[in-house]
Amino acid sequence: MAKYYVTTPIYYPNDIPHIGHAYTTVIADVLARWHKKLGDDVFFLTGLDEHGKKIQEAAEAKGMKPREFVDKLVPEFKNAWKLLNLNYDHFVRTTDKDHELVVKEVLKLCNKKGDIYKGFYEGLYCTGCEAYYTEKELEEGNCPIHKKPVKTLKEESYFFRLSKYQNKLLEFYDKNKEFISPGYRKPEIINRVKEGLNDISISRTSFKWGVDLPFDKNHVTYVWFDALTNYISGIGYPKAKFKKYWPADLHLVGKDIFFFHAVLWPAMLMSAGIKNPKKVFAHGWWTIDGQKMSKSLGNVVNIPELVKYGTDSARYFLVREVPFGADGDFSMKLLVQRHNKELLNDLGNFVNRSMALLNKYSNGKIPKKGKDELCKLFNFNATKKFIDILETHNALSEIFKFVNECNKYVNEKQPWNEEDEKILSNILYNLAEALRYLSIILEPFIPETAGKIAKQMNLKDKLSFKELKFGKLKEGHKIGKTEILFMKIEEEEKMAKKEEIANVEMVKGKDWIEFGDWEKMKLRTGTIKKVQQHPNADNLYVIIVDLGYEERQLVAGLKKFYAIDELMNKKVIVFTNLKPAVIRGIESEGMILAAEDAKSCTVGLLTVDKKELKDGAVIR
RNA sequence: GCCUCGGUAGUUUAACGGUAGAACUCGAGUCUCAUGAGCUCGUAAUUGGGGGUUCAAAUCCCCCCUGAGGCACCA
Repeated sequence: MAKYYVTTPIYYPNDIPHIGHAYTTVIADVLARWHKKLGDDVFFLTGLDEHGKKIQEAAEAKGMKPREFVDKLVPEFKNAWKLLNLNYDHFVRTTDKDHELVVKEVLKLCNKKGDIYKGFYEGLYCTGCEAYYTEKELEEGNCPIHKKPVKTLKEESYFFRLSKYQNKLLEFYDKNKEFISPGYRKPEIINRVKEGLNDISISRTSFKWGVDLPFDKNHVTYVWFDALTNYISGIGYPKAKFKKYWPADLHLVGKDIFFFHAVLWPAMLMSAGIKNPKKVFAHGWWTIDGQKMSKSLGNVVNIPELVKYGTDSARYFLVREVPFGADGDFSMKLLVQRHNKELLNDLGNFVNRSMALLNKYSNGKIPKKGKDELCKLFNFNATKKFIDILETHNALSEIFKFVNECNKYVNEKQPWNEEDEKILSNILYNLAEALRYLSIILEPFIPETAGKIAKQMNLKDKLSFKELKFGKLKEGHKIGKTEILFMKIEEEEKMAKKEEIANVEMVKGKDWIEFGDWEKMKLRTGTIKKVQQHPNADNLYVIIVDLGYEERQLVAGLKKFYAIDELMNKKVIVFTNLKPAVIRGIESEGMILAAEDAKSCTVGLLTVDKKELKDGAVIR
């Protein structure tokens, strides 16, 4: 029996679990379930990275001990993973005693090899924060929090001789072509290694919440030696379980931590004399409605939000929407679209109509075994291949091609018009088998739905891929009760309709306003004199408009629709007595009028047709 | 500045140097077993721009425009 060991990164619990965490973990779950169905001996590891200064401080701020503090955070993640129906085999915590022992062991091994030495960590330090900053993080050379100058500080620290492994790593990549994936990320990593590697600081004395260095109690292990080690401690290094599952078949990681997994981790293992994992795969990021996900924008999609329309809809969306590896954009609208079209219309409806046909024309019993006309259209090998090369989105697409074939089959065979008993029962048998197939092949992706189909068919829930053979259903087998799999989500249509109704009502005159209301608005013409990119917003311009009697500074969201050149010297209409507002840090005194068609995403500026009209002319 | 990877219908995407193919959206038709579902057909891309190599370029080379990521002690 083959084994399959897959991991996710361990997440930092200072944050609530969100779509980014969910994505990696769902994919890992899909792969784990898939390999279980193949008959592999699977181990799926996820967990939390619970050490570090930030945790220590957050705990202190709440008057708690760090351990107490992280204990409270663990359920946040475990509950989230429950909501997503994730079947991990072990949840590793870096504060686990056995993990800490393994970290020490690895450190000892590397030290014995002569790969660890004491040196000085030098950085830009803010005494107020008691923390180091990189130059990028500084604001005009000052600490971003205290706004005071930072100073260069030297701290004693232990280092790992990463530099020593440059050539060994390059050799390793060369011999293991599959290690860095997707392949297009290879040059990036290899070039970086070729440029030369610096030794990496692995300890700190500035905080205590971590694993003590076994050879110097004044230091605690800093981040990576602690975190990366989870992949072996989580399977009980160096005991039997470790021997069984190591090396890992796949480490799934976000592209942000790829370097540490593709470079530092193999070097650490080489130093410690442990085998390297087979593959590290970097996936992309999710943007939310086209924007970067960030706390400050408040657009972080948490797990309850994600599973709002059902666990399987969320899982389906995450796996299906984006070519695995690339960045993807999340929006509820897209999720709803996939839910309604693919899950409900295509899959849900097929299951429902097949059940109805079986009940109506065969009395809810499996008819006599027939000839395979439908299940042979499912290309298992193609699906398997996609999973093997981690194109999970294509694997799902392959399965849904089969769902389409199923619907086509019903349409073409028209069992409701079929008068020949033999042909009819053959059609029904084929439909029943298709349902059985679906309940098996969908399970890794949408386990809840697969289970529901199995239940309706009165079948065992967890059938392996070995059962993907036509003719396994026995004649006379009674099917179960029909159950609706997915409910229609109306949201987008409703919203569109509401808007339409609002527009119509306006035309009909239900919302007349008084002339006086109109007069309150002071609109004037003006000429755009200067356009600049807003320093803190991607889609905004800061615009200076000449109104004849004065110049105004305005912030306008025109970046997507107009280039700076296009705007220059344009005569526009300005809403001059709109209450000034600060938009992302820049004051905006008024508004430039534009017409918007939200549907086609087109925006056009209102302008006047006579060039000789002076700036500041009143609109009435 | 240097290094990677992208730019293909309205959208998301596919194509060893050999007819640019799908899905969604949109439009038309059609069935009635089914959840206003299904099925069929159709509209739509001079492949970011410009050069070059070739019998043949989305694909190879050069330049430009444009987006994303990296350039290590930053998690």
